[in-house]
Order: sequence, then C-alpha cells, then structure tokens
Amino acid sequence: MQYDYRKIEPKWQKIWDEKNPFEAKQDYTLPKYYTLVEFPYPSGQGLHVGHPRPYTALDIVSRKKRMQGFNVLFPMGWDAFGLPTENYAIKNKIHPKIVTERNVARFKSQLKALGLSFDWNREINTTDPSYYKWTQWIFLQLFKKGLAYKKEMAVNFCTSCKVVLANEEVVNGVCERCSSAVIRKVKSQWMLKITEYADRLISDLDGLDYIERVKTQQINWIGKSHGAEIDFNTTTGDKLRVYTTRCDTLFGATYMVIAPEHANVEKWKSLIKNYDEVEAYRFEASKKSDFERTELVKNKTGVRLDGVNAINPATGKEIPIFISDYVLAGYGTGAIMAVPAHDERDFDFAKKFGLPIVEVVAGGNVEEEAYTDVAEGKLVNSGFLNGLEVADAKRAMIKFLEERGIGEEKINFKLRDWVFSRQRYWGEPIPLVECEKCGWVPVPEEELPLELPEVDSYEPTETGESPLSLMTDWVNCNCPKCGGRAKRETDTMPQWAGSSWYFLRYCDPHNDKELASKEALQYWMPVDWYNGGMEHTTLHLLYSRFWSKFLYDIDILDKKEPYAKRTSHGMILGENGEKMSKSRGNVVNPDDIIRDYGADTMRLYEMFIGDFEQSAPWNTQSIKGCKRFLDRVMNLVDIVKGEGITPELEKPMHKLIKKVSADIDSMRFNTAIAAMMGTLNTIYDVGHLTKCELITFAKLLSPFAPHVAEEINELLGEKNLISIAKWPEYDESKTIDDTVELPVQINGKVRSTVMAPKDADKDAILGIAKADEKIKAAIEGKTIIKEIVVPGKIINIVVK
RNA sequence: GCGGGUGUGGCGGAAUUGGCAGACGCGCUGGACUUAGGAUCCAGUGGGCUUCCCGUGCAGGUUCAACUCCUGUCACCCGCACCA
Repeated sequence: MQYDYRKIEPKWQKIWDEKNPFEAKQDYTLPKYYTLVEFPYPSGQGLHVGHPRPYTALDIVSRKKRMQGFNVLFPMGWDAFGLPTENYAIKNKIHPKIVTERNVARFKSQLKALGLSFDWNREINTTDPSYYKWTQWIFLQLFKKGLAYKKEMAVNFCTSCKVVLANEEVVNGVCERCSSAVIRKVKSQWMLKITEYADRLISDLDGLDYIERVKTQQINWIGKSHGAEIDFNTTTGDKLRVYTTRCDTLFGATYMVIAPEHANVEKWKSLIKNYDEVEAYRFEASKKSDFERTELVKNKTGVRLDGVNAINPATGKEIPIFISDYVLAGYGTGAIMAVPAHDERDFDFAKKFGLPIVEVVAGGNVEEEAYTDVAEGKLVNSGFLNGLEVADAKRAMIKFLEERGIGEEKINFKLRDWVFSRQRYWGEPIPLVECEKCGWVPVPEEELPLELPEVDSYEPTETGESPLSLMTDWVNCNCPKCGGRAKRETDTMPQWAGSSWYFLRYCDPHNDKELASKEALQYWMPVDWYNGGMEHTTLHLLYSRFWSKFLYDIDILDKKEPYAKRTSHGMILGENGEKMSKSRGNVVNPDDIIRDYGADTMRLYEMFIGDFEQSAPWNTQSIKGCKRFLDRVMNLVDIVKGEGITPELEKPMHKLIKKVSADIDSMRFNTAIAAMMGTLNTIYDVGHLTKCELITFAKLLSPFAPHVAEEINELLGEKNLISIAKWPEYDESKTIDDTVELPVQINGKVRSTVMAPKDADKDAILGIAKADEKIKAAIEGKTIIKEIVVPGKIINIVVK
C-alpha cells in the first residue's frame, strides 16, 4: 500500500502551523542550539532543487537537537535587495517592492511545502525599513569610527549592470552576475576598512570548527606576507621605496621596476629623457582591463626611465629603473627591486631586456631559470651575508637596514578595502549628507531608517549615477549639524550589507530599540552550526565576520566570531552531470517532485543522493527507491504485534539509534538513511515488531521524513507530536553482538568464515578456525609460519 | 604556475585506528500475483577460462593483510592567479 502524501503532508503542515512546535523559546536558562542556513535571494524563478539540500540537512540537525531537549533557533528570511529584482522592475515598470513581495510569497509557500521546521515568527527581510534601519545604523557606527571613508579611486565598473563591483565580484575580468565586460573607472566611492581587520580575520580562524577548505581559501584571499620595505636612493635626489619578501637577495637586485601609475613618473617628468615613450606606455597600460593584463602574464613589457637611475644600498652600484605593468600599483609600495636570479617574473623580464642576472643564493642554475627555493641554499656574492642560510640572511639584512635607517620589517596583505557604494536604486540608502561647510555628516540616528524615496524610473542614469540623484527634493536637505545647505548621498549599499549581520537580527527580530537585545545576543550567539555555499567564502563569510568583529569592538556583541562551525554542501547537478542551469535545459523543478513523490521523498532523496559535501547528479529514477522505502515504513503499522521488545530486533534497534544519532552529528545523512533501510529489511525478515519499536523507528526517521513520522505516530494512537518527542537513547552493551562472524584468511586470502564468541581469546578463536572444513583442507600438509588473530576482526594463517 | 579536492560495478555511492571491497539504493535478469504492469512480493546481480583467478585511475613500495600508508605518475573538478 502507498501512503497518501498529498493528504498527509498538508495535514501536518497545518497542524505545525497551528501548534507552533518549532518556536525558539524566550527562556534563556535552557541549553540552546542555533542552526543557520544562508537566507535566499528570492528570485523570480522560485526555488530550484539545489535549495532544499542544505535546508533539509540543517532541518534534520535542528529537529534532532530539539528532540534532544535543546532550545533550537532555526530561522529563515529573505536577502531581498539586489539587481535581478531591480532589473525586472525596470523592464516591467513595477516597483521592486511589489516584485519582492511576490517572490517572497512564492518562496515561502515552496519552503512550507517541504515541511522545514523554521521558526517563522522570526522571519526577516533585508528590504524591510525596520530591518535596514539597523543596517544603516551599523554603517554609521563604522563611519564614526573612521572605518568608512570616501575615496576617489579606480573601481571595477560593469558596463551592463552600470554598477561598481567589489574585487570579489569580478570573476576572470568579467562581472560575476552578468558576465559582461568590466572596465576600470575612476569614481568617488564609499569604502570600508576591512583591511584593518585582516590580521584578526586570519588569526581568529584558529579555534573555529570550519571545514579546512574554507579556512585555507580565506587565508589565501587575505594573503598575509612577511617582508621588508627598503629605501633606494636615486639620481633624482628622491628616494624610492620598495616592498620585498626577499630582502636577503638585496645584493642581487640589478634593476628596479615601478608600476605605470606610480606618482614618481610625473614627478620626474623633466628628468626622463624618453618621457614620450614612457607616457605612451602608461596610456596603453591604463586602457588594459585586469583581464587583458592577466592574459599577458607570460609576455613582459616595459620601458626604461632614461636619465634616471637608482642606487642599490647594498652594492652601491647604479641600476636602471623601468615602468612595467607587471608591477601592481595597489600592492606594497607600487615599486619593486628586481632580483632576476631568484624571482621568475624578474627573470623573464631580465632575459627579455638583456639585464644582468646575479646569483646570490647558491643551489640552482640561474642562467637557465630563477632559483626560488628558500629552504635550501647559502648566500653568495652578498658581502656580509655570504655563507648564511636564507632565513638567517633575512634577519641579518633587516638588522642592517634598521641600523642604517633605510628600511624595516613590514607585513602586507592582498586583501583590499571593501568598495561599499552602488549606483543603484534597490539597496539601503547610505545615511550621510554632504554639507558645504561641515563635509560628510551622518543622518541623526533617531531619523533612521532613512527610507528609499519613490522615483519615476529605477534605471541608472547615463552618467552611471544612482536614479536617486535625480530626486532633487530628496537630495537637497539641510545639514543636521549646522542647518546649512547640504546634499544627500545618492549611492546605496551593496547586496552584501544586509547579509553581513542578519544572523544577529534573528536573535531578537522585533526589537525597535536596538538591532537585538544584549541578553538575546549573549544567549543565542554564536551560531552553533552554519551551512552555506563555497561561493560565499571570500564574500559574505568574510564580510559578516568583519562586521561581527566590529560590533564586538563597539561592545554590541560579546563574541569575537559569529559562527562556531561552518560546513558546506555539494551542488546538485543536472541528470547529465553538468551544473543545473536554464541555458543547459537540465533544471529540475522541486514543485514537480513534490507533486509526483511528496516532500518527504524529496527530502529523503536529497539526503540519500551522496556525500553531503560532494556534488552529485540528480536522477529522477533513483527517487523511486526513497518513495518505496517510505511506503514500506508506513506499512509497518499493519504488522505491529504486542508490546515491549521483539528479541530479534533488540540489538538491531540499539545499533540503529547509535548509528543515526552519530551520522546526523557528522553530516553523514546518506549512511544514516542506508542504515534505516537496512533495519527496515531486517524488520520485514522478522515479520513483526512491537508498537514501541515502531515509535522508536518513527522518531529516528522523523528528522528526515517528518510527515510520515507524525502520521505513523498518530496511527499508533499517540496524542503528542513526534516532532518534539524525546529522541531515543541506546544502550552501548546492546549494540555489541555476543557472537561475531570472523573471516579466516590463508596467506591473506579469505577462505572461510567462522562464528566465535565475542570475548573468545586468541587460542580459542584459532581452534574454531582450524576446525573449519575448508580451513582444514587448506592447511593440510603445509607448515604454519604465522598466525594472526585480530579479535572481532579477522584471522590470518600464513602457511608454506 | 600556486592552493584545495576527487578518481571504487551499468549508475548514485558504502567501507572507525590498515582487517571479508562493493553496505544501502537505482537499474538489470528470472519468477510469483495479475486482464495488464511503469504497482507489489520473492530470488539473483563486479569480471573471468568458476575446485580457482582477476579487480578501488596508472606504475612501484611497505605489510601476514592496502580503497586506506609511502614514492612516482595521469585525468578531471573547484578556488586564486604577475601580490614581489
């Protein structure tokens, strides 16, 4: 018999709505558990089958924790500011607010149909003024602490979205979202000083339970490097400062390179004999996008600054200075000392321009290639450093530099400050005004939220300014400080703003006095388990850690880190093994799956499909196995017999409780389900089970297939919801078999298996093995060389 | 180039500290029940020259014993990419 999911799933969803069993309680004396999934961007397409995988996984964790007596916070909300909604609004001339409402309604009904145990009383929406009031408030605190500043700078500008992008949003030189060309454009932008937190963003990872690849990716992205800054005298009288991680190779610096954008080029204009040539090179370099620059990695170009030389402070020799775009203006000092013998890039450049290559670390063949090994090799041709190992030479050189006042130790980061301005409508307005007298002045906190005004058109202007800039009534205002004439900032915040603190709002979502009460934050934070996509490792995850640390510094939060544990799910691919996408035509719609198989089957299948952290292709055929399993579980109700314990099932049930409990904790949902399937097969082999055994089985199943579990529970006459029943416990002694089956090997090959008592000693086990007919035959007439007995595992007899 | 990951039946995938490779499921084969089977149930299912042998990307090594450890190598995926 098949169970009628079309009837029972809506039935239990309605009951859960009415009885509200998944509400996080206000009682702060209870042990808490905070499970978090990344809140979705409510797009027009609705949910796809990728969404439910992480949601179901943490729903399982949350449901189990709840049954184990924890006060669980498992919330959901909407990250609803963003470009697709705005673009849809522009095209269809509908207010983005309306579009958002529609999309949210669709998403919410789809999520509800999955039976996820979210506490919907805590639903939040980043576009809600009562929410973004606090996003703006946090921005103002950053501004007041000097961590938000406006800067005229070359930014990544998407030619299609007409919007500035953060470095993290530019992928292979094109816009992450629309794949259009990204050009460099000089604009005045609000920036957040995330670089001030670079060190802590690395070091505080230490105690956290993040999967390793997230940690390493963040560390690499922040890119901390230890080195030194060194001043080189030049024939111009100016000094030229470089950054290097290899100050030990200073004696091998045979030329210098500065970035095309370096300020000294202009300064030395009158001294540079070939300025026309230099100027032409700079112009060419400025036209290149980042993408083109990286295309040219192998082919180094550059121009020597004729008439200007530098002096190597170690050798005292005059060396030439070049400009080249292989040196980046934005990293270090925008200038380098080139040591072609020990740096591949310098080597390529030196070969091309015929510059001298001087070996200063022995061990390689510097005529053929750069020798970059730092672990092995002694210094040569290096005066007072000769004979030292690289590490010692570095120390000696730093001492040398510092004593003479020509350089010092220096740490650098790859991480750049966060470009925080967007010239779009559908985002949080930046709550600042520019006064002719006072400069940038914050909107008073009591005036927050600064709401988005109504505009006629949401389209960005031709100049790339936000549509808000056309709202003169809104833009022109009085300075909150002096009352004089002032103009509002018309840029809005990036989409990442709202998601940088949303996990805090869930703790106390209706508070209109603070972003969340101190008690709520102290109780709920940190998030105990946060699961989300790998694509957010260097964006959302880094940004939200940064904001959390800032809020810790200003005493809002008492935890330095927002997330105690971070895991990441694998993608669900199309049936052809490729990434699911509209253009590939391999998208599976979850609505169809729920209609044809039910939500419980869908949940179970998405967890059974494979290792949670690994990608796996969707297969509609395979779903049937999960449906069949649930049908067979429902049918157990018909073979319930008696009370108490069925002897043949006692040990399998204890083992199952142990296995499912452990597997949920370690995210091995697929093997937990496999174990339940195996036990179900055992139950059918036995032919009957007792009522309490079925209830135990239903409890174990309930996090995975909650509707089926509730239905069985009710059919057995139980009055209370199984979703909040007590999680079963197991007796360790009842998970161990009295007799075990042992494989017997001869020379490492299995020849037979024997049964032995679990606590039999070595000799007894060997006796049993040798009594076996097959083993007897195999060792007949041979000499036994060695006998290995691993109790509970294996017997191996080596014969000759 | 650097960093991380993955290679196991026809398919998705299992396999605590090295200890019966292929759990569980899909698919497939045969049977039962049936007007019917794309429902359900039962049996079988890595390959082969089937008393035995071969099999976890490939080639070696350590071990009584290797998917698991070591050395080398190939393929694919993801991230970063001139960061001095």
